[in-house]
Amino acid sequence: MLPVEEKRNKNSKQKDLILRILRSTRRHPNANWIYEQARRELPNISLGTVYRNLDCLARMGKIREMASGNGLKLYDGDLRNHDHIQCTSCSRVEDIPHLFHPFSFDPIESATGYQIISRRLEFYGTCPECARKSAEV
Amino acid sequence: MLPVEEKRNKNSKQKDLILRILRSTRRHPNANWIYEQARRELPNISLGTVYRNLDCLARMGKIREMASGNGLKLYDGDLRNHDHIQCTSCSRVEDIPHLFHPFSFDPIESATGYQIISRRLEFYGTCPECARKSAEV
DNA sequence: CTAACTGCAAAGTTTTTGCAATTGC
DNA sequence: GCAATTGCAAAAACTTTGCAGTTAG
Repeated sequence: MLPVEEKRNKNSKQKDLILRILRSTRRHPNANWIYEQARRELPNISLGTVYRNLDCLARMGKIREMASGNGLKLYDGDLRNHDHIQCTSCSRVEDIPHLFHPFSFDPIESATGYQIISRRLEFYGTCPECARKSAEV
Repeated sequence: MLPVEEKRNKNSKQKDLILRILRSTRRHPNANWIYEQARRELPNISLGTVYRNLDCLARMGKIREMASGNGLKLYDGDLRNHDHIQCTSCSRVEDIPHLFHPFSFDPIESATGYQIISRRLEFYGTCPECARKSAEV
């Protein structure tokens, strides 16, 4: 959590696989989903290894940890700046196109004293599917 | 999580206290911090009650649940639209002034089909304190 | 009165960690 | 060879829930 102690990272087929899984989906899955996918290719992989590699990949900057609304960690393999929309009903998270001008961090750095690395813009609302379902009732 | 089943809410000194605690801080605390504050006034309050009331207050729309980067739920007693900045080193979350023009949701609703209720803009970076600490080393 | 709420404790869920064996460099 | 990684299982961390008693309306 604090000053990232440096450690050389080794490759492993588990780590490769986890990164590959994350990069091949547009979902923003949690550790357990990744674990289930990974077991299809490496049936003996353990959940502990998935967590350790997700943590390692996030510290290496190869993936991004994000937070769902419900207290689980989610992971995102797409490092490009992009924005999210989350359904307040079914909790799904989707990428959205980058419709806004890029922000300049400067005014926020001046106002807060933080050195800003990145930003995230999230929208919340009802997805079409949930809207349809609740209209049926 | 889904169709909020309606239930009349009763007042209780525990619920009042929890709301009061959340509204009197600019922090975005987790359940345990709230529990500790609450015990100073109601020493017998239980953590389960804190969770139940946080859930209830969030469903009532009086507070907002948010997500920290590290898989904990955080709670925010300030319902006005405002943006956050989170330190990537010590994980603290702070409010930031509203420096940007309000977004129109329209283009996003058209692009996604979602009916958007709210948005959140978050910045990530190093807080002044952590920057100072890591400079010392 | 009675449905909602409480404290407590047990259970559930998600994440982390210790350990001995294995692997990458 | 040695440090990083692995699978396994136990532990820790966080949240929810069942229950019997209490309280608000």
